[in-house]
Amino acid sequence: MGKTRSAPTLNDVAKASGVSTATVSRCLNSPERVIETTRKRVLQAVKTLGYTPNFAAQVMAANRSFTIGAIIPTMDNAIFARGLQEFQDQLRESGYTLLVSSSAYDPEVEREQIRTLVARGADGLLLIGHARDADVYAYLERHQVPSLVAWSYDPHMHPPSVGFGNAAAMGELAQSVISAGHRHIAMISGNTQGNDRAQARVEGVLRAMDENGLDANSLALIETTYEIEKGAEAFDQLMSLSPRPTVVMCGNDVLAAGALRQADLMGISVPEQVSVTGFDDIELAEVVSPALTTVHVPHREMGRKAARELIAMVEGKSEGRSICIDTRLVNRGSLAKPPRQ
Amino acid sequence: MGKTRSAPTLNDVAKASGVSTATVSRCLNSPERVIETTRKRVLQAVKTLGYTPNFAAQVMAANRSFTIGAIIPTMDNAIFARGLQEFQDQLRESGYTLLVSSSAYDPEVEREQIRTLVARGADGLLLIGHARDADVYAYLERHQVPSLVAWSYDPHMHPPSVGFGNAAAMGELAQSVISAGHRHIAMISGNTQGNDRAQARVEGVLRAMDENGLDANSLALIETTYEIEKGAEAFDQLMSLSPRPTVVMCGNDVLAAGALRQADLMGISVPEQVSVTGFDDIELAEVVSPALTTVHVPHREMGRKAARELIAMVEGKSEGRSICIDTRLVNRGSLAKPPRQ
DNA sequence: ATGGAAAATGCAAGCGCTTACATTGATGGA
DNA sequence: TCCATCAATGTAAGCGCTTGCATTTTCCAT
Repeated sequence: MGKTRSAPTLNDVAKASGVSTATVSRCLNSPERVIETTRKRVLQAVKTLGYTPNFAAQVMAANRSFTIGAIIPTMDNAIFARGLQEFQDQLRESGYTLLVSSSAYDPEVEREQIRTLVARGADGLLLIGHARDADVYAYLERHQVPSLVAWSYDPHMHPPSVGFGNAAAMGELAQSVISAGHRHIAMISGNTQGNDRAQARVEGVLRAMDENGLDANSLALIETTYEIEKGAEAFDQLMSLSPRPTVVMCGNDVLAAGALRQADLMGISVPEQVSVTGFDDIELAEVVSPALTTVHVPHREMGRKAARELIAMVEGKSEGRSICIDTRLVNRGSLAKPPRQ
Repeated sequence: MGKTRSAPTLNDVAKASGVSTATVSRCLNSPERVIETTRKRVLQAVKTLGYTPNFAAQVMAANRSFTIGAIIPTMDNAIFARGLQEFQDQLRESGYTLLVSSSAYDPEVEREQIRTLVARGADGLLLIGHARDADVYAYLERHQVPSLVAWSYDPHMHPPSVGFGNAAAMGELAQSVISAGHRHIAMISGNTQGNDRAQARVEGVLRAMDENGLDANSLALIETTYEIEKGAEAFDQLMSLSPRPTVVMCGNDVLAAGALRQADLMGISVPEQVSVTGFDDIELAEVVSPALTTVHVPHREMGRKAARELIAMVEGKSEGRSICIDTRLVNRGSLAKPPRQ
């Protein structure tokens, strides 16, 4: 009897240990409510049967999943990897599981994935950046799923965000570039469409130029996707401009790595002839040569704080505070004075 | 009435459109079984109510989740990113969702995550490499969850695998190294404990040495974790050996990048004084200088084929075939003849 | 018109769990 | 000795969906 080949259920455990399903459930979820002798017997049965609770059933019954969803634009490069890893570790410590999907920078895919994660009973959601349609937020509202934005910081926006001021950070770097004497500035940006981080970084550069009396319209700007290859292509184009830029500021380290590769290929020496800067300070930045002058983003710290805040929100202990993470410039040598005329 | 603030259910939709829940369910899952007029009405209600099916309930009722789980050792670097991205894309095309977790190379964590994914009703599982305790496989067996191994290939093992021959690929590279004239060979390997890929790569080098009449015991071998920093440290140690190795073969591109960085730091020129090789051919390999001579692994192809095979298994269309993916050497310049004495 | 097959829809039984409430049995103070 | 109290456990009602089977409707050949 009971020789079916399928996974054991709560009921099986209950029978095997001669108690009710309620008691088994309590053994697993609030052991202190069950007397020791019973508990031992039950846990023994759990072990011998190799019982694992059916998650879907738990979610349905308890209306709680201890699952947090995260939707990142891409897993294809390391930009989000480190922060997300820390986010996950922190969640695990608090008994939550992380579900990740990547949207390939496509708002439609992202919308779909948000629905999926909500349908899966995610207790909370981590999103990247604020830029998305209002109906997405309305949907989250209706389903009462707390959400948090990361990699971006804007205390006036909803949802709350744990991140850094992209514009300010890039502005600081731009200031440093200008102070070094550069006047012909180029920028390779990630696509700004639907990407507030990319937008803000461009803005940071423009503002710094403005503040230093440079014509912001003179910025040679190329937008492209965050791929090494694309960075290389863009750099190639920029080099045929006249006057040729003396510095190429990149929207992130990936693009910068592409730019460096292309420079090498073209026999342009960095930083002697052209300076190049990055953003993010992922591992790549240290490994290319010359190593990148870039903006260091404390990804782990961000991941950790985001996790804590989101858990607090999920558990009703916080209404959602925004947290600003400090970035800092890292000088590694890919930025120098422009060459003499 | 019905003014509760929570998400709409099938029942709500049924009432709103004046049909039974069965009909609504059918509208969503097998529309052809419902007459057009009804269907339109129902779908309209779905839209206005903003209904999303409750996933947990679906899984419970249908005992099917259209979810595939993948557990990778790490998200922290790009080794698995590309293949996994393709895996996911392929799954999506077939209507499946991917759930990813990373185990941090810890078998206990991995075991836990396998349980989690199974409990979540994953229809199938993608694992990396074959090396894990038998009870894990027994558990999967009992729960009848089809699983597939990737990044590794061994047609004689269960579960079936879609990957490449790590030993053979590394052996080929080693052959190339030896043919170039190197006699003092060093290797920086990933930790081989519980990592059959790392083991196989070491084995590939040893075998090639043996086949070429070199003493396999003379291989200077350091094991460490797959981090740039660790690669640098290991390289540093190897350089103080005597006789100094003329080539450092690395277990993957990440380690090789670290080695190159350290070489640069120590003023050792690559490949003039010491050659360095990688494995994987991730983007990093093209960006460092000199660009890495490495083994190209067609990650996307592997991801795609793995997805197809696993889906076939899940849908009962395949018993599980193993598929071998071809790798190839990529010569980029970090490997040259050893320097003259 | 009319019977009957086929198409469309409804009914209701679960899926495996949690939990409010009910029941049982000790325990101890009056 | 008796009953209020409390700890331990059991009972059973859902959670929101799918689906086998029953019922109703449609439609056509007669």
